[in-house]
Amino acid sequence: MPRLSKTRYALLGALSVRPGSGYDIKKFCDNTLAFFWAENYGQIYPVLRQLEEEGLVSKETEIAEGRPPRNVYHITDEGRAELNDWLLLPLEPATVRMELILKLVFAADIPATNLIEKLAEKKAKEEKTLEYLVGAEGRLRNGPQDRKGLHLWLAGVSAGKHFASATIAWCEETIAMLQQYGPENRNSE
Amino acid sequence: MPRLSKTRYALLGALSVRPGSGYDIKKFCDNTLAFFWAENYGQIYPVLRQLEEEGLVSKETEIAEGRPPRNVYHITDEGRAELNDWLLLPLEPATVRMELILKLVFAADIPATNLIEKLAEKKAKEEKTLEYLVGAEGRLRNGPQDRKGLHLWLAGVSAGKHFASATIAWCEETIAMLQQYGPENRNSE
DNA sequence: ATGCACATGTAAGCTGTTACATGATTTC
DNA sequence: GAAATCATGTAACAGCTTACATGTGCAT
Repeated sequence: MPRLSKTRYALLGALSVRPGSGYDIKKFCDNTLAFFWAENYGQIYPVLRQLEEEGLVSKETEIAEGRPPRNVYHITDEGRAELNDWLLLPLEPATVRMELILKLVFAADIPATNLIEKLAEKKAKEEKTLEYLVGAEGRLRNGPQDRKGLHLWLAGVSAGKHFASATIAWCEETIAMLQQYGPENRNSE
Repeated sequence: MPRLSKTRYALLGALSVRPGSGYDIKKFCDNTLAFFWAENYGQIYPVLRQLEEEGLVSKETEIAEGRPPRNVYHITDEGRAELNDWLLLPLEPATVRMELILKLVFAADIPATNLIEKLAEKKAKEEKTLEYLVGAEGRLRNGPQDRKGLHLWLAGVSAGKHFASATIAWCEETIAMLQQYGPENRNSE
């Protein structure tokens, strides 16, 4: 038995926040869920159709002049029920695959400078993430205080901040460690 | 163009540490790489054959009485070169999918007690991971000091410790926050 | 007797990515 | 005139997971 597709629930969740089109959902993923969830069109459109067939969402086609027709989806009561059922299900074991660490542990023959470069890049990326998260936190705190599940969104943002900070700290620590070994290729000793 | 299969490199990396069978590699993943990499037999055996066809690894079949034959693989010079090339390649953007956070942000209608339970489970799991990592660190520090890339393995373990600690801290913070809302279902306010 | 460790492998099926196809409108 | 945004979708392919198939020896 294959694992449960989580795309279904991500879409249902997005539509539970507000109705929208596949395009809207993609934007929602890229803007709001970005640091903890990703979806792409190749998954969104087929799964949306599937959800509609199952009666978990309903479709309304909006036609406006001079722009492509929009298929706006709304979550149904059955969809909400399905989403809530899933929320209570235990977390499935996720496949861990951290490419940077895998590379690092096998990198005994690689010059330290190359590794430092990779770590610095990673650090820079995480600093951008952290910046974005601080911004998101501010927007949430200054936004409408009756937003549904506001404190849960804040908790999500906080998770991101914790992870980003941990990653940054580790990158710094590891860069410092590698620099101690000197500029030569001394990883194998 | 599809993403590069990383299984190839994980196997090549494992065999660069020491030669072994598919079974050995699986154990290596489960024991040593566990917290940052996973592989399963369904990938290992076919990819191993493929690597052999490409001349990146060589196979020796060991036959011993009373036990199944073992196919022991050794990395070749070409294999090492391929591995080292990959190590220098930039990190591919990874798909982020944190199920717990996805569930959390959509959980406004779920009683806080259920969320706290999930967070407590996650925390317990991460505490086990942390314990394991501390053990692994001790074994590395007390093991042979000429082990190839020892400090890189220690850096990997350190990454795990950072992440696990960050996760534990976040779980505690979030549990406390949810408890402040009281035992009732008050997530939507 | 039961289960675990050893040991290799395949097949089905789902999941997910990329690239392609199409085309209008708005912004620079 | 070019590029970005809006908007929907498909097809091909790769990658990965699960379940299954098979069998011995050892420990409890």
